[in-house]
Amino acid sequence: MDSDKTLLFDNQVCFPLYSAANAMVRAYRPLLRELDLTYLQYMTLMLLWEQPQMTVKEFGARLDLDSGTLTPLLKRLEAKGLVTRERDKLDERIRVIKITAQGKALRRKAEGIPAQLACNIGLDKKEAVQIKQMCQRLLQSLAKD
Amino acid sequence: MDSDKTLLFDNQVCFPLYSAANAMVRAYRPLLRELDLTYLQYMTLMLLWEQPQMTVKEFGARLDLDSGTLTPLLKRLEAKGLVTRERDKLDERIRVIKITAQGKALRRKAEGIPAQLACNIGLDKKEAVQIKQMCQRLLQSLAKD
DNA sequence: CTCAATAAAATTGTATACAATTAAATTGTG
DNA sequence: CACAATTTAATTGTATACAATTTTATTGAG
Repeated sequence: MDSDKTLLFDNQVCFPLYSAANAMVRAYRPLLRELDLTYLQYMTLMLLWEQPQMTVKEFGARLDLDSGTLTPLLKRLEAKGLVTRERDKLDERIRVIKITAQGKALRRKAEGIPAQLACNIGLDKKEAVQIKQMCQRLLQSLAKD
Repeated sequence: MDSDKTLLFDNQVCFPLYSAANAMVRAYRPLLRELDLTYLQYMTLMLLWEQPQMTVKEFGARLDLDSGTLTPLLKRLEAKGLVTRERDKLDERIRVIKITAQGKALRRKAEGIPAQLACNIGLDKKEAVQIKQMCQRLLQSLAKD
């Protein structure tokens, strides 16, 4: 029928999600500028701050991204001297990414970022937890396919 | 301090948002493939199905995107014959985007998409409304800056 | 009326995303 | 052991995002 409300722009559930994700990356930008990192680069380093080396496949699993995104991303981090990209000696297919001293050092400069962003984001703790859980539920549903 | 939990990957609130938005766009892709549209192109047309002409600035306000994203997007829609890009006769700075008959016709092919996606998305109506509202709240907070 | 200020798009350059394909190494099976 | 199947990354090509700059047109102050 012509009065199909499911095709009205303002009734879309997913667009606010899409738009909020863009806005969130935008909000991080000025904070990350001082570290000369993008949001994705920041998340990637965060993983390496907890676990000093990881394969491309492991990054793919944690970040939910494929090698088409990860390979150039990791090359850029390498170019900045924040990681190395070696091959696994036992299995040459595998690329092992290791954080460098410089990459580790960047963690100190990042310590203020979560608090700074929390101020901008304007959600209280309960709301933050809720939105996180909801997104994780959505991710799980979509991952089934 | 070194045990700063706010820098732990799994404690990030925003990453699930980022990842869910990517997953959502991925989920739309196979459905939109039959219309030969991307998610953003679909949203753009959805606006034009409700209001047959709009300026770049108006698109910017509704989609929260700038001309750097919109100009190439609208050129692609023009290349597909779905919109025209005229200049406003009274103010030559303004680009007026109008939907074509072909663009209008595409709406019929899109009618099944919301229902199909709702099946995949695995959230009930209440959850969908919640996540939508939460993202909108987040957007409002971030828009203040 | 005249420009400086402003406004609207377009352009430039960088960094994601991701489908599809390719390349190279390893595994598994007969 | 030979070699097809599989695994892991890299590559290719297209489409966002967006900061920064440029272009063109309009407005507005004097």
